[in-house]
Amino acid sequence: MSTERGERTRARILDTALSLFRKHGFDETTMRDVAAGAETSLGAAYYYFESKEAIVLAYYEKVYAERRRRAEQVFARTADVSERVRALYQLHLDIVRRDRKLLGGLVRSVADPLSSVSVFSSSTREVRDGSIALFREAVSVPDVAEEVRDLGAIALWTLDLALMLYLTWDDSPRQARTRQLVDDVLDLLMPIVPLLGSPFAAPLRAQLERALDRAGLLPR
Amino acid sequence: MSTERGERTRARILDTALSLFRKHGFDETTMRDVAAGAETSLGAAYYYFESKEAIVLAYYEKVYAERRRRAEQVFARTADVSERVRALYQLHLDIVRRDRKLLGGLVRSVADPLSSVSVFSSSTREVRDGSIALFREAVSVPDVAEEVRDLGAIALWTLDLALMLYLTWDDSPRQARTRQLVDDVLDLLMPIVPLLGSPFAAPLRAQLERALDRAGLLPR
DNA sequence: GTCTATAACATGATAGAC
DNA sequence: GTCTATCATGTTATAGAC
Repeated sequence: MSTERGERTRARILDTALSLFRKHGFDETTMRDVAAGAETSLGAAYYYFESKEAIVLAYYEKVYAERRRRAEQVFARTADVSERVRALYQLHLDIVRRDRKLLGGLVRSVADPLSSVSVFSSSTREVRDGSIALFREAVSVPDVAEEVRDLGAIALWTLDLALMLYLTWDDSPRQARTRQLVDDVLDLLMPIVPLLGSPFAAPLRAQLERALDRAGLLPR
Repeated sequence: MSTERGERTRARILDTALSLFRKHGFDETTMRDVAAGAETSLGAAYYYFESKEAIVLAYYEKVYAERRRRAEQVFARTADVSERVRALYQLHLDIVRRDRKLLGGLVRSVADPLSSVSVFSSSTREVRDGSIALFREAVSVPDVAEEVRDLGAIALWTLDLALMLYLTWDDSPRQARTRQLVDDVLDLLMPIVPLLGSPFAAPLRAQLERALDRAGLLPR
C-alpha cells in the first residue's frame, strides 16, 4: 500500500500543515504554503490528502487517540463520575490548548452538514462513535444507574461539541473561561444525575428516549 | 444614496441568488451564475454584496423580518406561553420550508467564529438581538415568573439555533422530524418552567445566571 | 456620486506526464 | 508516487459610463 518513504512524506505534510494552521490559522494557510513547507509539490500534498479539510480530519483523529490514551489512565484511577467526566473535558482542552486558530477550520467543517468531515458524515463516524463511547465509559460506574448511562453519554458528548465551539471564541489566557464554564456546567448537571436515575424519573426517561429516538439521535 | 434603478438591480441579484441557492445549493452556485441569472456583470454583483456570504445574510434578515411580522399576530391572539413559543418555532420552519439547500451555507457561516456573518459577529447582531427579543416577548406573559424570562429567552433561542442545524440534516417530508422534535422538546421543557419560577429554585437560578454571566453569554 | 463592465489575482482542486 | 500545467471560482482593482 504505502511505502516507508510515502509514509514519511505524508507525515511531513501533515506536521507542516498543522504547524502552519496553528501559527497562522486555517484560512490563512494555503495548500501551496503547506507543500512548500513540507518541501514537496502541491500535487503531492493532494495525493496524500484529498482536501484541505481532510488534513483537519487527520488532526481530529490524532486528538481523539491522545484523549483516549489519557482518559484510560484516569478511568483506571478513579470511579468517581464527576472526576471522570470533568477529566474528559479538561483533557480535551489540554490537548487542543495551542490550537485555537486551527479549531476555527474544524468547527466550520464539522457544522457543515454537507462537508465530508462534518460531525454527521460517515468519514468522521469512527471518531464520533469513539468519543461517545468515551463518555459512556466515564459514566459506567456503580454510582450511575444503568438506565441513564446511554442518555448521559449522548448529552455529555453534545456538550463537548458545544464547548469546542465556545473555545474557538474564547480568547482568555489558558482558556480560563472555557475551563470555568466546564466547572459551572458540571456543578449544575451532576446533582441531577441521581434524580434521573431514580424510579420516579422513569416516565421522564422514557419521554426523553422516545424523543431522541424519533429524532434519530439514538445510536442503534 | 441609492437610486431607483440600483434598488431594482440589487433586488434582482438577491432574488436570483436565493433562487439558485434553493435549486442547486450554496456551494454549487457560483457568483458568475448569479450575475448571469440576474443579467448583470460579476462586478455588479460584488458592488451590491460584498461577498457570497453577505447574500446569505440578506436572506437571514428577510427571514427574521417575516418571522417577527407573523409572530406579532400570534402574540396578539394568545397569552399562552406554550402556544407562543411553539408558534415561534413552527413559524420559523414554515418560512424556511423550501430552503434546506440554502441553509447549509448559512449554518456553515454561522458556526464559523471568524466569518463576518457568524452568530457571534457584529454584522449579525441586529438579527440575533431581535431574535432573542422575540423569544423574550413570547415568554413575557403572566404565567411566567419575571425572574425566569431572560434566562428562558436565551435558552429558547439557543434551541432555535440547534433546530436549524438539525433541519439542514432532516430530509423527512414537510420537515416532519424537526416539527416532531420541536413538540417533544417543548413537552419536556414546559413543565419545568413553573418549577424554575418558584422561590425554591432561586439558588439554582442564581447559579445558572452566574455561570452564563462568567461565560459572557448574558446580554448586558 | 451612482453604477457597471472588464481584467486580473489567489487559491483550492484536478489531469496527465514521467 | 511525484511533479508540472491547468482549471474553476471567490474576490479585488480599476476604468469609465451615466
